[in-house]
Amino acid sequence: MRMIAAEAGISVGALYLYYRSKEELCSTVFKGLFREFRDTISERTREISDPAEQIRTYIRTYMEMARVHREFIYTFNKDKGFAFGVEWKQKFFVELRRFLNGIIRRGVEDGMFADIEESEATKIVLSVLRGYVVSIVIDPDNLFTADACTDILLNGLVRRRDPGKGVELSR
Amino acid sequence: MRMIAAEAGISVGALYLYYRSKEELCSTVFKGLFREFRDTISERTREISDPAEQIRTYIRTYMEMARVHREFIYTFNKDKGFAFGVEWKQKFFVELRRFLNGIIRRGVEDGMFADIEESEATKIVLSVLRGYVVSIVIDPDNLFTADACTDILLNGLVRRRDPGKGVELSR
DNA sequence: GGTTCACATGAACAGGCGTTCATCCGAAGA
DNA sequence: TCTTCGGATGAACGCCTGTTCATGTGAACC
Repeated sequence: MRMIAAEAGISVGALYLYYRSKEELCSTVFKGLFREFRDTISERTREISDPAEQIRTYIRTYMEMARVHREFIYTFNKDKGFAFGVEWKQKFFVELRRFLNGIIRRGVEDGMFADIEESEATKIVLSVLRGYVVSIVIDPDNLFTADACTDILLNGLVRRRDPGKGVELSR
Repeated sequence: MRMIAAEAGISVGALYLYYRSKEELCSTVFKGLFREFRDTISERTREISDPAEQIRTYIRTYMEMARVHREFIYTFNKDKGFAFGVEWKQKFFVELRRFLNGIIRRGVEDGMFADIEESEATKIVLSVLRGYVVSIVIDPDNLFTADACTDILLNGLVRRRDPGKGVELSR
């Protein structure tokens, strides 16, 4: 709180005029970023019909956001760790999951995606992204690209023998 | 340190007879678990020749270990967060990455895996697992299975039209 | 029994944290 | 000019850390 006050150019006391507690301050910032992310992702995917490309956009946007706000992520997880605002984080993840799940369901219904367990697939894609966020903090020299990530999640490691492949590789 | 001492049935002072600092204590436990993991994984994959099955075993073992030691993971990340023992964590991850990279390289050389960027693929698989570890802490009700994870990473989300598919789905 | 010594104890210490509140300040109104 | 008062200040408070060290303890040897 002292650092935040200094950075903002006000006193610690003034900080408590605007936010009841550190928890409230953090959750406010977090919710703001979440809304920004959700709006961006839904806007960018709106005009895409191909579920595969929607997933690519989802992954790109998520990773981009994480990179842009890496200082925030770092600060948040530095002293308190993961278990800080689990309540709002979970609400956040539920919404993220629902959105991604919708994309995947459409892909399966279209017959474009294999007959996989939707909810499992959703969790797995989100897990890669969650791992990416951690990597930003503890291993920033070994990040992967959004396109490589999308290609593997869509096409798998195992060679495809289909004539037309599953989906084009990253442009 | 007080809690650990109490749990161990000794005094805080005695703890400092065995470990110079909290950091040393943690790194000792961490290194022990790492060795256990490394030995288990290398033993289990030794008699497997199929790279795809090696990856399945790698993922299974990783997730199993994480689940077994979830209390340790939780405690470690509760107050200090990720950024605690980054030095030894990174050494650990380098070794993990090297091992997995070897498996994937063999798969690519065999022609079983597609012509992907090995190192990217390695980081992505590890990222899913890293995400899994985080999920254990903050979202334990929404974990995915090792087999679903392996199937998606090997075969991808997009439907395969090969006659014999890429690889059998989870047994 | 007396001495030695390695090990064990936990109160005390220093530093950091989130939070509070007596105090101050300066513009607006009388 | 004096009074009023809402916003701003930062020293102080209580709590929790990791770490230390004067003190205690008991087995082993003379």
